[in-house]
Amino acid sequence: MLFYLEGIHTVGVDRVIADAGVAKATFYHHFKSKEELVVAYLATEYERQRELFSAVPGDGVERIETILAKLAEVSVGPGFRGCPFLNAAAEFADPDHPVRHLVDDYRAWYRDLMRDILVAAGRSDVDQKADLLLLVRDGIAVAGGLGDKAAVEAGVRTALAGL
Amino acid sequence: MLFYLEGIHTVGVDRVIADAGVAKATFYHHFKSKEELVVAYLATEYERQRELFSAVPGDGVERIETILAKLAEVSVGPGFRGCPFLNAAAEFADPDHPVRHLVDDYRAWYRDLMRDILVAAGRSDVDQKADLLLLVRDGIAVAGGLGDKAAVEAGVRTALAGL
DNA sequence: CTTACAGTAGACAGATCTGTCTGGTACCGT
DNA sequence: ACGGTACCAGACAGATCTGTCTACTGTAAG
Repeated sequence: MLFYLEGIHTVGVDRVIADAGVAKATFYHHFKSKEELVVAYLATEYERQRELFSAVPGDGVERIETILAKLAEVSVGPGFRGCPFLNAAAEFADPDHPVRHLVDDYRAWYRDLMRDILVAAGRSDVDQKADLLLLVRDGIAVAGGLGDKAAVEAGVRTALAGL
Repeated sequence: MLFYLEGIHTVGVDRVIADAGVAKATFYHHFKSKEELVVAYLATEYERQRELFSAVPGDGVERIETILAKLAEVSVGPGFRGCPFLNAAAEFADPDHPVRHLVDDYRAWYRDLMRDILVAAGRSDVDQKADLLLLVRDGIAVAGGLGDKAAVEAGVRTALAGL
């Protein structure tokens, strides 16, 4: 998606419709504004990640390890340009903007997923550990997006050690 | 600065000069383009932070603790909207853009500062620990910018535990 | 067959953005 | 007194952006 690769404000509607091979009127028939498309883009990404994560096998800490490994792999891979949600948040300053609400939802979902896994595994201090896993996730996404492989690996090590 | 509070692409030159109480011609007399102002803004922020950090007292790990505490305090404080460098990187997709080079420089400087402190304190695994401290810094900035106080505190705890 | 709908290309309006230019004013060193 | 420099307000050019509109085409259901 162009928004992810180049940034939301830098990509205009004309670019979007040209890329999609669609007429302008058709676009505005499906979305009442560019903002609605942006929200749909993030909502889709949210859903995609939910499915991706639910497909990760394993139990307890082992499952978290697998998730972290996958996260790190993607983050240092080609085409990665940071977390779409964090990038979007940087472009939308108003915390009450729909885009920001989606970002908040996404991060809360990730944190709660981590917490649920820890609870099911009978771990202690699940809240603090979930907060840590969220923060490390953010850090890995940032470092990966900036091409900092060493920091990504440090993040994985730290997260695992923190459990 | 407007760029920090509202985002770089969303703030036009007209807003900047109105805010600065300056005529347009005067602005373009000092900066040959908006991009040059953006670079100057980040360069100034870089310098400001260098001075801020050099003023932090203490030695060794104690100094890092103080830095982290300050970082966490600022990150959950009012007016904080994330790290200006990470926000800028999210808005400039091209890794070879001058803005991105400044972001890389800033993060490398922070990492090396952490490493130098660890070396002076005679610690082991200084590289890995410096990478960790950088990643946690990124995470704290992101979490703070999104109003996630719990994650900020988890970051501080983790960084200290990792030393 | 006809009606309704979804699609096409692209012109257009109106706003906004970057950057230039005009014309005039104030200060400052020589 | 004078030339240079920096400043001002604001018009302007040209590009680009979002969103609307016109006019036409294909298709599927009743």
